[in-house]
Amino acid sequence: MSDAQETLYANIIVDISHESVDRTFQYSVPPALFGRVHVGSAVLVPFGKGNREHKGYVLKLTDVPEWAPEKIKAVRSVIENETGAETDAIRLAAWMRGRYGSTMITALKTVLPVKRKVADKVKRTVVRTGDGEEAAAAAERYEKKHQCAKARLLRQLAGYESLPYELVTAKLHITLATIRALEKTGEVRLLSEREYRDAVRGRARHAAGEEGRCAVPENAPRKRPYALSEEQQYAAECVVRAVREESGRHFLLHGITGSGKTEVYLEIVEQVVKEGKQAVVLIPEISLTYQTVMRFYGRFGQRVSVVHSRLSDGERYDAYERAKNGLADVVIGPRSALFTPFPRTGVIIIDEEHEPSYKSENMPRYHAREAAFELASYHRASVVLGSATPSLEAYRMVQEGKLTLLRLTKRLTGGTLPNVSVTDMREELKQGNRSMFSDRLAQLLKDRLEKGEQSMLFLNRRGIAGFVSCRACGYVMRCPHCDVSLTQHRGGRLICHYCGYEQAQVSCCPICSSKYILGFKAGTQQVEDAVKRLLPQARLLRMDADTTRGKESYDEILSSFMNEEADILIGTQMIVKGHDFPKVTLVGILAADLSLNANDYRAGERTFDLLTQAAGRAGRGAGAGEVVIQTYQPDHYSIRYAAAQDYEGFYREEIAYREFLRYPPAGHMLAVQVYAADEETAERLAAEIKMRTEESVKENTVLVMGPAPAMVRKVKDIFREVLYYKHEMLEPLHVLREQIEQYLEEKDGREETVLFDMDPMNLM
DNA sequence: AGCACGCCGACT
DNA sequence: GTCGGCGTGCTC
Repeated sequence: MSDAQETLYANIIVDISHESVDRTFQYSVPPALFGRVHVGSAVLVPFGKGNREHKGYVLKLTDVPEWAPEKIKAVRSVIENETGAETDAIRLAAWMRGRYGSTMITALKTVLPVKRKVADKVKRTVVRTGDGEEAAAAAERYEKKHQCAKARLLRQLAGYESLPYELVTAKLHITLATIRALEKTGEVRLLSEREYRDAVRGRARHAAGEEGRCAVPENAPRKRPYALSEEQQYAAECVVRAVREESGRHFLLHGITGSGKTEVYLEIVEQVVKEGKQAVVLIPEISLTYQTVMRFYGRFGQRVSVVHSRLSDGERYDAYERAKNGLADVVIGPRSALFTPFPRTGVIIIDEEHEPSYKSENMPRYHAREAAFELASYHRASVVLGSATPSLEAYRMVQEGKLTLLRLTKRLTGGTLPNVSVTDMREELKQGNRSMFSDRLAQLLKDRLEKGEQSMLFLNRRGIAGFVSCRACGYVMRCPHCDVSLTQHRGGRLICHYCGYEQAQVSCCPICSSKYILGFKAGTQQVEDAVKRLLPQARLLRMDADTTRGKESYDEILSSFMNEEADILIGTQMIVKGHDFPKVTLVGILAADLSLNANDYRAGERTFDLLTQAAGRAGRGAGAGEVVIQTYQPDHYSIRYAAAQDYEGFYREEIAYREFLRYPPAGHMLAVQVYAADEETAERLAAEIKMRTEESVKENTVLVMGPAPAMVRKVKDIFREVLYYKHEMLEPLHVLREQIEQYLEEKDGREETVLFDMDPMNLM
């Protein structure tokens, strides 16, 4: 225990919804409350001149007074067992702070959206009681008495029946007190009415192209379009039962592409809502298309709230308020939709849970999946993860018994799974085929064109950052310590951006001695040119970051392909996700192994996902599909298992690799990223951090890697240095992070920035 | 958001 | 002189 004199202070945010008090105030914690006040606790504090009692939340505990100690007031009491939306948010923020490392205030800001000024929750208007003449007369009376504020307001109201509150306070400089005074004399009234913007209806109208006509009926139909299959029905029932019993059981819905996962979600949500609870549905940003939204909107009408990143602050706030006040029971949106303040969340559904976009790029770098489990525990809610290619994290939880596995094994349309073949491009080279297409793929493309069927060519361009590979045998230069590929730099040095290992560029392949060992380059433009040479009469569409400037051109290209205005669609990752093209019977995957060489421990997993999703595009309609995977590494397990459409086989190999090298989810990894304006400063601080943590690292047998420069060493003139800590458990890493945080606070040089990333999705 | 303080014209 | 309304700034 500490000395008697030592005082404990709490930095508290006072729960008043106004910008100017959107910061922390410091209070002292009376000894009687020691041990009961924690970060995240709700407390009662005296605030302002009259020491009025306000609710506040503890953001930080410290023994350093940041204010004249005699002016610091004491915390009155702790509010225990609080419930409600705010408390959930504070709890979640406190959890995030601890888990991912950030300040409490940034965590709070992610969890509690826009408490901004004019983005009002209520639309308030000042209304005159009498007619215009009466108002003018009253204005004159006040002018004589030199009560200019009242006169000013009434003068305006002579011309208008009502004025928006914001206009009155901001432009006319009238305070609330003045309006209240005029309310007493009965000359004006202050009306407040709730006015909710509706993102979907707004968009629907926009899409319809004419105002007034709305694509969404007032009372949307609530009928299921068709009966669920046995598998679907069973999956939905399991979840609904868990939600009803508040068992807190969680699920993984593993369904092959086209097996109708969305129908299962809709069914679950409908049942959960029927029982008076609410549902959160998370989807990756890219699949938040108009169609997805309309499916939910068609089923739940006004009761569904849609959020997306293009929402204005006002719309976002309205969605938040609608949920809080029980006007909506379903929310659908990207990871931030998780923070919708439902009173009784029953289920949280995460579609395509393996998508890396569920990990936040900003501080705190939380993962929506992990945050969902945390949030669900506050409500005894269930989490449902859905994917055709589950993340290693999810599948491992199944193995550990933390998730119940539900399978969807049949395609809804009755279409059979495509026939997948792998062609070895090394062989093609040996046979003298130096073109981009294997003989088989060229043959099939020609065949489809003749039959009038559509094809897709998918160029895997993930992770093409300067790795070095042998064109003859497929060997890729790797770091001997980290098992990630080396990156070629100017001057021919090969560098590992993970541990800093360096070696000279080789002139011939260390395995087969071929001279053809060099950096790899490819683009969709080259593919398009090659197809033109091969099939001059084919109508082509190309889709990549270059050809799709706006959102419209993206939709344009897709719908034009859908309408069979082209025979072959060429594109990168973006053509793989979600869209159904029933007429496509051939999918060609070029350079399937490219993404294997990304400098990343998740490269194998991403490659498997991409290939599986791409293969899933073939044969969605009645016709049987054909998939050709072209690769230099046909023996790599990611490619073998993707071709065999064997997720479990892939999982077994991949988890063994992660176990061996202690990568997540087999263990935990903390990335410490140091940013500074010059390289030397960044390097020095990174080295200092490593030194400061040495003792604790030894004590807990934590593995340290680095520091090394980030893969992209400099961004916008800011140099990046990175350090990794690995351990089986979270705790030692938390301890380390706290040590680093403390050191940074003491040092308080503000030239550098240090960010933390717990279990990063990729290496920096 | 609420409250006090300082300012300024009006009125016993 | 003081009273009362008004605008501004602060709240640990």
